Amino acid sequence: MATSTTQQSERNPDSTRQLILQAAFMEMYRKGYQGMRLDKVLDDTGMTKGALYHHFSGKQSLGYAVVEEVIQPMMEAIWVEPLETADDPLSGLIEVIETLPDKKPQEMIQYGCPLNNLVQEMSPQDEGFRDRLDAVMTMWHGGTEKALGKAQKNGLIRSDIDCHETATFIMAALEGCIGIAKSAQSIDRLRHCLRGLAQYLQSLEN
Amino acid sequence: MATSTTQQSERNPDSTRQLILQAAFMEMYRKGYQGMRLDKVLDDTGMTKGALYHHFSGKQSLGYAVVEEVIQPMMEAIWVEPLETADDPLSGLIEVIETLPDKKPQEMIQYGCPLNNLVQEMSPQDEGFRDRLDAVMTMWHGGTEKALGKAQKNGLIRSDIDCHETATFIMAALEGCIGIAKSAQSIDRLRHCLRGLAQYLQSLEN
DNA sequence: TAACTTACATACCAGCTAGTATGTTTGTCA
DNA sequence: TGACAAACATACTAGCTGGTATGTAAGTTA
Repeated sequence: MATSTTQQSERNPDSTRQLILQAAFMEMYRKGYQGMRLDKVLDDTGMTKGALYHHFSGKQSLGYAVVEEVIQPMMEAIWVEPLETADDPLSGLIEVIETLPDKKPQEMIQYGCPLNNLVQEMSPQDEGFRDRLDAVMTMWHGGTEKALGKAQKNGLIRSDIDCHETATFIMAALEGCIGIAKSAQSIDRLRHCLRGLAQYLQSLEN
Repeated sequence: MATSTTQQSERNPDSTRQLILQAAFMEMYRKGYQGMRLDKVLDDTGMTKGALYHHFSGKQSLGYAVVEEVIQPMMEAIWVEPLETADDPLSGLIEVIETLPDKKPQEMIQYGCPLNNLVQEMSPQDEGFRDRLDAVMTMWHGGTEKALGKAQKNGLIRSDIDCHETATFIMAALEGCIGIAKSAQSIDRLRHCLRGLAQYLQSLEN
Protein backbone atom coordinates (compact mmCIF):
# COMPACT_ATOMS: atom_id res chain seq x y z
CA MET A 1 0.00 0.00 0.00
CA ALA A 2 2.77 2.41 0.93
CA THR A 3 5.16 1.26 -1.74
CA SER A 4 3.88 3.09 -4.78
CA THR A 5 6.15 4.11 -7.65
CA THR A 6 6.85 7.52 -6.10
CA GLN A 7 7.47 6.32 -2.59
CA GLN A 8 8.51 8.79 0.08
CA SER A 9 10.73 6.79 2.38
CA GLU A 10 11.88 7.99 5.77
CA ARG A 11 15.40 8.34 4.55
CA ASN A 12 16.28 10.37 1.52
CA PRO A 13 20.03 10.87 1.19
CA ASP A 14 19.74 13.12 -1.83
CA SER A 15 17.39 15.58 -0.22
CA THR A 16 19.38 15.43 3.00
CA ARG A 17 22.50 16.38 1.12
CA GLN A 18 20.69 19.18 -0.67
CA LEU A 19 19.23 20.43 2.58
CA ILE A 20 22.65 20.70 4.15
CA LEU A 21 24.13 22.27 1.03
CA GLN A 22 21.45 24.93 0.91
CA ALA A 23 21.75 25.77 4.58
CA ALA A 24 25.53 25.88 4.31
CA PHE A 25 25.22 28.17 1.31
CA MET A 26 23.02 30.58 3.20
CA GLU A 27 25.35 30.62 6.16
CA MET A 28 28.38 31.19 3.95
CA TYR A 29 26.51 33.89 2.11
CA ARG A 30 25.62 35.69 5.29
CA LYS A 31 28.66 35.12 7.47
CA GLY A 32 31.38 34.07 5.06
CA TYR A 33 33.08 30.70 5.01
CA GLN A 34 35.15 31.41 8.09
CA GLY A 35 32.09 32.71 9.87
CA MET A 36 29.94 29.73 9.02
CA ARG A 37 29.44 27.36 11.96
CA LEU A 38 28.64 23.75 11.28
CA ASP A 39 26.46 23.60 14.37
CA LYS A 40 24.37 26.45 12.96
CA VAL A 41 23.92 24.58 9.69
CA LEU A 42 22.79 21.53 11.63
CA ASP A 43 20.40 23.56 13.74
CA ASP A 44 18.87 25.14 10.64
CA THR A 45 18.35 21.81 8.93
CA GLY A 46 17.47 19.71 11.95
CA MET A 47 20.17 17.27 10.94
CA THR A 48 22.98 15.98 13.11
CA LYS A 49 26.75 15.71 12.99
CA GLY A 50 26.42 12.15 11.84
CA ALA A 51 24.44 13.12 8.77
CA LEU A 52 26.76 15.96 7.85
CA TYR A 53 29.93 13.93 8.18
CA HIS A 54 28.33 11.09 6.30
CA HIS A 55 27.79 13.29 3.26
CA PHE A 56 30.85 15.54 3.58
CA SER A 57 34.30 14.84 4.87
CA GLY A 58 34.49 18.13 6.76
CA LYS A 59 33.89 21.87 6.69
CA GLN A 60 36.26 22.45 3.80
CA SER A 61 34.72 19.86 1.51
CA LEU A 62 31.28 21.22 2.36
CA GLY A 63 32.51 24.64 1.33
CA TYR A 64 33.86 23.29 -1.94
CA ALA A 65 30.58 21.50 -2.63
CA VAL A 66 28.66 24.74 -2.07
CA VAL A 67 30.73 26.41 -4.77
CA GLU A 68 30.39 23.58 -7.24
CA GLU A 69 26.83 22.54 -6.63
CA VAL A 70 25.06 25.70 -5.55
CA ILE A 71 26.93 28.80 -6.70
CA GLN A 72 28.09 27.54 -10.07
CA PRO A 73 24.60 26.49 -11.27
CA MET A 74 23.15 29.67 -9.82
CA MET A 75 25.49 31.92 -11.80
CA GLU A 76 24.84 29.89 -14.91
CA ALA A 77 21.09 30.30 -14.54
CA ILE A 78 21.17 34.01 -13.73
CA TRP A 79 23.85 35.14 -16.13
CA VAL A 80 25.03 32.76 -18.82
CA GLU A 81 21.76 31.22 -19.97
CA PRO A 82 19.81 34.49 -20.36
CA LEU A 83 22.66 35.86 -22.47
CA GLU A 84 22.71 32.82 -24.71
CA THR A 85 19.01 32.93 -25.43
CA ALA A 86 18.86 36.70 -25.94
CA ASP A 87 18.27 37.89 -29.47
CA ASP A 88 20.25 41.09 -29.09
CA PRO A 89 23.27 40.29 -26.89
CA LEU A 90 24.05 43.86 -25.88
CA SER A 91 20.57 44.79 -24.76
CA GLY A 92 20.39 41.31 -23.23
CA LEU A 93 23.42 42.25 -21.18
CA ILE A 94 21.89 45.55 -20.16
CA GLU A 95 18.63 43.85 -19.29
CA VAL A 96 20.26 41.21 -17.12
CA ILE A 97 22.11 43.93 -15.27
CA GLU A 98 19.12 46.21 -14.83
CA THR A 99 16.82 43.47 -13.61
CA LEU A 100 19.41 42.29 -11.10
CA PRO A 101 18.24 44.50 -8.22
CA ASP A 102 14.71 43.19 -8.63
CA LYS A 103 15.60 39.54 -8.10
CA LYS A 104 16.41 39.52 -4.42
CA PRO A 105 16.85 43.18 -3.55
CA GLN A 106 17.08 43.01 0.21
CA GLU A 107 19.57 40.17 0.24
CA MET A 108 21.65 41.66 -2.52
CA ILE A 109 21.99 45.00 -0.72
CA GLN A 110 22.69 43.42 2.60
CA TYR A 111 24.98 40.57 1.70
CA GLY A 112 26.21 41.31 -1.79
CA CYS A 113 27.07 38.73 -4.41
CA PRO A 114 27.60 35.19 -3.08
CA LEU A 115 30.28 34.47 -5.65
CA ASN A 116 32.23 37.66 -5.13
CA ASN A 117 32.02 37.38 -1.36
CA LEU A 118 33.68 34.00 -1.44
CA VAL A 119 36.23 35.06 -4.02
CA GLN A 120 37.33 37.99 -1.92
CA GLU A 121 37.42 36.00 1.29
CA MET A 122 38.85 32.68 0.21
CA SER A 123 40.91 33.11 -2.95
CA PRO A 124 44.02 34.16 -1.06
CA GLN A 125 43.48 31.65 1.72
CA ASP A 126 42.77 28.31 0.11
CA GLU A 127 43.87 27.02 -3.26
CA GLY A 128 41.00 24.58 -3.46
CA PHE A 129 38.54 27.41 -3.16
CA ARG A 130 40.52 29.53 -5.59
CA ASP A 131 40.46 26.84 -8.29
CA ARG A 132 36.75 26.23 -7.97
CA LEU A 133 35.84 29.89 -7.75
CA ASP A 134 38.06 30.73 -10.69
CA ALA A 135 36.24 28.09 -12.72
CA VAL A 136 32.95 29.87 -12.05
CA MET A 137 34.48 33.22 -12.91
CA THR A 138 35.87 31.80 -16.13
CA MET A 139 32.47 30.43 -17.10
CA TRP A 140 30.89 33.77 -16.38
CA HIS A 141 33.58 35.58 -18.33
CA GLY A 142 33.17 33.20 -21.24
CA GLY A 143 29.44 33.82 -21.46
CA THR A 144 29.91 37.57 -21.36
CA GLU A 145 32.70 37.57 -23.92
CA LYS A 146 30.61 35.40 -26.22
CA ALA A 147 27.69 37.81 -26.00
CA LEU A 148 29.96 40.74 -26.80
CA GLY A 149 31.48 38.86 -29.71
CA LYS A 150 28.08 38.12 -31.15
CA ALA A 151 27.04 41.75 -30.77
CA GLN A 152 30.23 42.83 -32.46
CA LYS A 153 29.70 40.40 -35.33
CA ASN A 154 26.19 41.76 -35.79
CA GLY A 155 27.61 45.27 -35.96
CA LEU A 156 25.86 46.34 -32.77
CA ILE A 157 29.03 47.44 -31.01
CA ARG A 158 32.20 49.09 -32.19
CA SER A 159 34.65 46.85 -33.97
CA ASP A 160 37.69 48.29 -32.18
CA ILE A 161 36.78 47.06 -28.74
CA ASP A 162 38.50 44.06 -27.21
CA CYS A 163 35.74 41.64 -26.17
CA HIS A 164 37.96 39.75 -23.78
CA GLU A 165 39.10 42.79 -21.84
CA THR A 166 35.70 44.41 -21.98
CA ALA A 167 34.03 41.32 -20.57
CA THR A 168 36.50 41.42 -17.69
CA PHE A 169 35.74 45.04 -17.00
CA ILE A 170 31.99 44.48 -17.12
CA MET A 171 32.28 41.77 -14.52
CA ALA A 172 34.49 43.98 -12.39
CA ALA A 173 32.16 46.95 -12.63
CA LEU A 174 29.13 44.86 -11.79
CA GLU A 175 30.72 43.31 -8.72
CA GLY A 176 31.93 46.74 -7.76
CA CYS A 177 28.43 48.19 -7.98
CA ILE A 178 27.02 45.48 -5.77
CA GLY A 179 29.87 46.02 -3.32
CA ILE A 180 29.22 49.74 -3.14
CA ALA A 181 25.54 49.14 -2.54
CA LYS A 182 26.48 46.80 0.27
CA SER A 183 28.74 49.32 1.92
CA ALA A 184 26.00 51.91 1.91
CA GLN A 185 23.21 49.37 2.44
CA SER A 186 21.23 51.31 -0.10
CA ILE A 187 19.28 50.09 -3.08
CA ASP A 188 19.34 53.57 -4.56
CA ARG A 189 23.11 53.43 -4.50
CA LEU A 190 22.92 50.18 -6.42
CA ARG A 191 20.67 51.70 -9.07
CA HIS A 192 22.85 54.80 -9.41
CA CYS A 193 25.89 52.67 -9.78
CA LEU A 194 24.34 50.30 -12.28
CA ARG A 195 23.26 53.29 -14.30
CA GLY A 196 26.94 54.14 -14.64
CA LEU A 197 27.56 50.64 -15.92
CA ALA A 198 24.68 50.81 -18.38
CA GLN A 199 26.06 54.13 -19.56
CA TYR A 200 29.41 52.46 -20.16
CA LEU A 201 27.77 49.66 -22.12
CA GLN A 202 25.99 52.16 -24.29
CA SER A 203 29.31 53.82 -25.02
CA LEU A 204 30.29 50.57 -26.71
CA GLU A 205 27.50 50.87 -29.23
CA ASN A 206 28.19 51.48 -32.85
CA MET B 1 73.70 61.26 30.23
CA ALA B 2 70.84 59.26 28.85
CA THR B 3 68.24 61.95 29.36
CA SER B 4 68.73 64.12 26.32
CA THR B 5 65.87 66.05 24.76
CA THR B 6 65.02 63.16 22.42
CA GLN B 7 65.30 60.43 24.98
CA GLN B 8 64.53 56.86 23.96
CA SER B 9 63.01 55.31 27.03
CA GLU B 10 62.30 51.63 27.53
CA ARG B 11 58.61 52.22 27.42
CA ASN B 12 56.93 54.06 24.64
CA PRO B 13 53.15 53.72 24.78
CA ASP B 14 52.61 55.57 21.50
CA SER B 15 54.90 53.36 19.49
CA THR B 16 53.55 50.27 21.23
CA ARG B 17 50.07 51.23 20.21
CA GLN B 18 51.18 51.90 16.66
CA LEU B 19 53.04 48.61 16.53
CA ILE B 20 49.95 46.69 17.52
CA LEU B 21 47.77 48.68 15.17
CA GLN B 22 50.05 48.01 12.22
CA ALA B 23 50.32 44.29 12.95
CA ALA B 24 46.56 44.06 13.42
CA PHE B 25 46.06 45.87 10.13
CA MET B 26 48.27 43.40 8.30
CA GLU B 27 46.51 40.43 9.84
CA MET B 28 43.11 41.86 9.01
CA TYR B 29 44.29 42.62 5.52
CA ARG B 30 45.51 39.09 4.97
CA LYS B 31 42.99 37.02 6.89
CA GLY B 32 40.03 39.31 7.36
CA TYR B 33 38.75 40.56 10.69
CA GLN B 34 37.20 37.26 11.64
CA GLY B 35 40.34 35.45 10.60
CA MET B 36 42.64 37.70 12.59
CA ARG B 37 43.94 36.11 15.80
CA LEU B 38 45.01 38.33 18.64
CA ASP B 39 47.72 35.84 19.58
CA LYS B 40 49.18 36.16 16.10
CA VAL B 41 49.25 39.95 16.40
CA LEU B 42 51.05 39.59 19.70
CA ASP B 43 53.53 37.11 18.27
CA ASP B 44 54.28 39.43 15.37
CA THR B 45 54.88 42.41 17.60
CA GLY B 46 56.53 40.67 20.51
CA MET B 47 53.99 42.26 22.80
CA THR B 48 51.76 40.53 25.32
CA LYS B 49 48.10 40.31 26.20
CA GLY B 50 48.64 42.86 28.91
CA ALA B 51 49.91 45.45 26.47
CA LEU B 52 47.13 44.85 23.99
CA TYR B 53 44.35 45.02 26.52
CA HIS B 54 45.93 48.06 28.06
CA HIS B 55 45.66 49.96 24.78
CA PHE B 56 42.46 48.41 23.43
CA SER B 57 39.39 47.13 25.20
CA GLY B 58 39.12 44.05 22.97
CA LYS B 59 39.28 42.64 19.47
CA GLN B 60 36.38 44.72 18.24
CA SER B 61 37.77 48.03 19.42
CA LEU B 62 41.12 47.10 17.91
CA GLY B 63 39.34 46.47 14.61
CA TYR B 64 37.59 49.82 14.82
CA ALA B 65 40.89 51.56 15.57
CA VAL B 66 42.50 49.93 12.52
CA VAL B 67 39.79 51.43 10.32
CA GLU B 68 40.02 54.88 11.86
CA GLU B 69 43.73 55.17 12.41
CA VAL B 70 45.28 53.09 9.65
CA ILE B 71 42.91 52.64 6.74
CA GLN B 72 41.34 56.07 6.78
CA PRO B 73 44.65 57.99 6.62
CA MET B 74 45.96 55.53 4.07
CA MET B 75 43.08 56.12 1.69
CA GLU B 76 43.40 59.83 2.21
CA ALA B 77 47.08 59.77 1.30
CA ILE B 78 46.72 57.49 -1.71
CA TRP B 79 43.57 58.90 -3.20
CA VAL B 80 42.21 62.16 -1.89
CA GLU B 81 45.39 64.20 -1.52
CA PRO B 82 46.84 63.44 -4.97
CA LEU B 83 43.54 64.47 -6.52
CA GLU B 84 43.46 67.74 -4.62
CA THR B 85 46.93 68.76 -5.66
CA ALA B 86 46.58 67.66 -9.29
CA ASP B 87 46.40 70.45 -11.85
CA ASP B 88 44.18 68.55 -14.24
CA PRO B 89 41.71 66.55 -12.12
CA LEU B 90 40.71 64.09 -14.83
CA SER B 91 44.20 63.06 -15.83
CA GLY B 92 45.04 63.15 -12.14
CA LEU B 93 42.33 60.56 -11.65
CA ILE B 94 43.63 58.45 -14.49
CA GLU B 95 47.16 58.73 -13.19
CA VAL B 96 46.24 57.68 -9.67
CA ILE B 97 44.46 54.66 -11.10
CA GLU B 98 47.19 53.68 -13.48
CA THR B 99 49.97 53.95 -10.94
CA LEU B 100 48.00 51.89 -8.45
CA PRO B 101 49.39 48.51 -9.53
CA ASP B 102 52.92 49.84 -9.13
CA LYS B 103 52.57 50.73 -5.48
CA LYS B 104 52.39 47.33 -3.87
CA PRO B 105 51.72 45.00 -6.78
CA GLN B 106 52.15 41.64 -5.12
CA GLU B 107 50.05 42.50 -2.10
CA MET B 108 47.36 44.13 -4.15
CA ILE B 109 46.97 41.12 -6.41
CA GLN B 110 47.04 38.66 -3.56
CA TYR B 111 44.96 40.40 -0.95
CA GLY B 112 43.06 43.10 -2.77
CA CYS B 113 42.06 46.43 -1.29
CA PRO B 114 42.17 46.64 2.51
CA LEU B 115 39.18 48.96 2.63
CA ASN B 116 36.99 46.96 0.29
CA ASN B 117 37.89 43.68 1.98
CA LEU B 118 36.65 44.97 5.30
CA VAL B 119 33.59 46.56 3.79
CA GLN B 120 32.55 43.32 2.15
CA GLU B 121 33.24 41.24 5.21
CA MET B 122 32.03 43.41 8.04
CA SER B 123 29.41 45.86 6.78
CA PRO B 124 26.58 43.33 7.10
CA GLN B 125 27.90 41.92 10.38
CA ASP B 126 28.68 44.86 12.64
CA GLU B 127 27.17 48.28 12.68
CA GLY B 128 30.21 49.82 14.31
CA PHE B 129 32.34 48.68 11.42
CA ARG B 130 29.74 49.77 8.93
CA ASP B 131 29.63 53.30 10.28
CA ARG B 132 33.38 53.70 10.31
CA LEU B 133 33.90 52.10 6.92
CA ASP B 134 31.12 54.16 5.40
CA ALA B 135 32.84 57.28 6.68
CA VAL B 136 35.98 56.33 4.76
CA MET B 137 33.95 55.54 1.66
CA THR B 138 32.19 58.89 1.93
CA MET B 139 35.50 60.71 2.21
CA TRP B 140 36.79 58.86 -0.83
CA HIS B 141 33.61 59.60 -2.75
CA GLY B 142 33.79 63.25 -1.79
CA GLY B 143 37.32 63.60 -3.09
CA THR B 144 36.44 61.92 -6.36
CA GLU B 145 33.29 63.93 -6.88
CA LYS B 146 35.17 67.13 -6.17
CA ALA B 147 37.79 66.27 -8.78
CA LEU B 148 35.12 65.52 -11.33
CA GLY B 149 33.34 68.75 -10.50
CA LYS B 150 36.51 70.76 -10.98
CA ALA B 151 37.17 69.01 -14.29
CA GLN B 152 33.63 69.77 -15.39
CA LYS B 153 33.93 73.41 -14.40
CA ASN B 154 37.14 73.64 -16.41
CA GLY B 155 35.33 72.18 -19.40
CA LEU B 156 37.46 69.07 -19.43
CA ILE B 157 34.55 66.68 -19.18
CA ARG B 158 31.05 66.72 -20.58
CA SER B 159 28.59 68.98 -18.84
CA ASP B 160 25.77 66.42 -18.93
CA ILE B 161 27.40 63.90 -16.61
CA ASP B 162 26.32 63.57 -13.01
CA CYS B 163 29.46 63.93 -10.90
CA HIS B 164 27.92 62.31 -7.87
CA GLU B 165 26.81 59.16 -9.67
CA THR B 166 29.91 59.01 -11.78
CA ALA B 167 32.15 59.19 -8.72
CA THR B 168 30.22 56.27 -7.26
CA PHE B 169 30.67 54.24 -10.40
CA ILE B 170 34.38 54.99 -10.60
CA MET B 171 34.86 53.72 -7.05
CA ALA B 172 32.81 50.64 -7.86
CA ALA B 173 34.71 49.91 -11.04
CA LEU B 174 38.06 50.34 -9.34
CA GLU B 175 37.21 48.03 -6.47
CA GLY B 176 35.81 45.61 -8.99
CA CYS B 177 39.03 45.61 -10.99
CA ILE B 178 41.10 44.89 -7.92
CA GLY B 179 38.69 42.14 -6.95
CA ILE B 180 38.93 40.51 -10.37
CA ALA B 181 42.70 40.62 -10.24
CA LYS B 182 42.55 38.96 -6.86
CA SER B 183 40.34 36.16 -8.08
CA ALA B 184 42.72 35.42 -10.93
CA GLN B 185 45.82 36.30 -8.90
CA SER B 186 47.10 38.01 -11.99
CA ILE B 187 48.63 41.43 -12.41
CA ASP B 188 47.92 41.32 -16.12
CA ARG B 189 44.28 40.90 -15.30
CA LEU B 190 44.48 44.01 -13.15
CA ARG B 191 46.06 46.02 -15.93
CA HIS B 192 43.52 44.82 -18.48
CA CYS B 193 40.71 45.67 -16.18
CA LEU B 194 42.06 49.10 -15.27
CA ARG B 195 42.42 49.82 -18.99
CA GLY B 196 38.67 49.34 -19.22
CA LEU B 197 38.24 51.87 -16.46
CA ALA B 198 40.62 54.35 -18.07
CA GLN B 199 38.68 53.91 -21.29
CA TYR B 200 35.49 54.75 -19.42
CA LEU B 201 37.08 57.85 -17.94
CA GLN B 202 38.16 59.00 -21.38
CA SER B 203 34.59 58.59 -22.57
CA LEU B 204 33.71 61.36 -20.12
CA GLU B 205 35.97 63.83 -21.84
CA ASN B 206 34.59 66.78 -23.70
C1' DT C 1 15.31 -13.89 6.32
C1' DA C 2 19.81 -13.17 7.50
C1' DA C 3 23.84 -10.72 6.40
C1' DC C 4 25.46 -6.44 5.02
C1' DT C 5 25.67 -1.62 3.73
C1' DT C 6 23.90 2.92 3.87
C1' DA C 7 22.28 6.67 6.47
C1' DC C 8 22.01 8.60 9.97
C1' DA C 9 21.96 9.77 15.76
C1' DT C 10 24.41 10.61 20.23
C1' DA C 11 28.00 11.54 23.15
C1' DC C 12 32.26 13.10 23.68
C1' DC C 13 36.88 15.39 23.12
C1' DA C 14 41.00 18.22 22.04
C1' DG C 15 42.54 22.50 20.68
C1' DC C 16 42.00 27.01 19.97
C1' DT C 17 40.83 31.88 21.34
C1' DA C 18 39.08 35.97 23.38
C1' DG C 19 39.10 37.62 27.57
C1' DT C 20 40.45 38.19 32.73
C1' DA C 21 42.82 38.41 37.11
C1' DT C 22 46.76 39.51 39.15
C1' DG C 23 51.52 40.68 39.58
C1' DT C 24 55.52 43.65 38.38
C1' DT C 25 58.20 47.27 36.50
C1' DT C 26 58.82 51.91 34.79
C1' DG C 27 58.12 56.76 34.77
C1' DT C 28 56.29 60.95 37.07
C1' DC C 29 55.20 64.25 40.27
C1' DA C 30 54.66 66.19 44.85
C1' DT D 1 62.47 59.84 47.67
C1' DG D 2 58.31 57.95 48.21
C1' DA D 3 53.72 57.49 46.58
C1' DC D 4 51.03 56.74 42.69
C1' DA D 5 49.57 55.80 38.14
C1' DA D 6 50.64 54.23 33.66
C1' DA D 7 52.51 50.46 31.01
C1' DC D 8 53.16 46.48 30.60
C1' DA D 9 54.01 40.80 31.75
C1' DT D 10 52.28 36.12 33.16
C1' DA D 11 49.16 32.71 34.14
C1' DC D 12 44.84 31.11 33.79
C1' DT D 13 39.95 30.15 32.27
C1' DA D 14 35.43 29.55 30.00
C1' DG D 15 33.29 28.60 25.96
C1' DC D 16 33.12 27.61 21.48
C1' DT D 17 34.03 24.55 17.39
C1' DG D 18 35.54 21.17 14.21
C1' DG D 19 36.11 16.65 14.39
C1' DT D 20 35.70 11.63 16.09
C1' DA D 21 34.13 7.26 18.09
C1' DT D 22 30.53 4.52 18.60
C1' DG D 23 25.82 3.00 18.35
C1' DT D 24 21.56 2.02 15.76
C1' DA D 25 17.79 1.91 12.52
C1' DA D 26 16.47 1.68 7.67
C1' DG D 27 17.05 -0.26 3.22
C1' DT D 28 19.13 -3.82 0.08
C1' DT D 29 20.79 -7.96 -1.58
C1' DA D 30 21.98 -12.92 -1.56
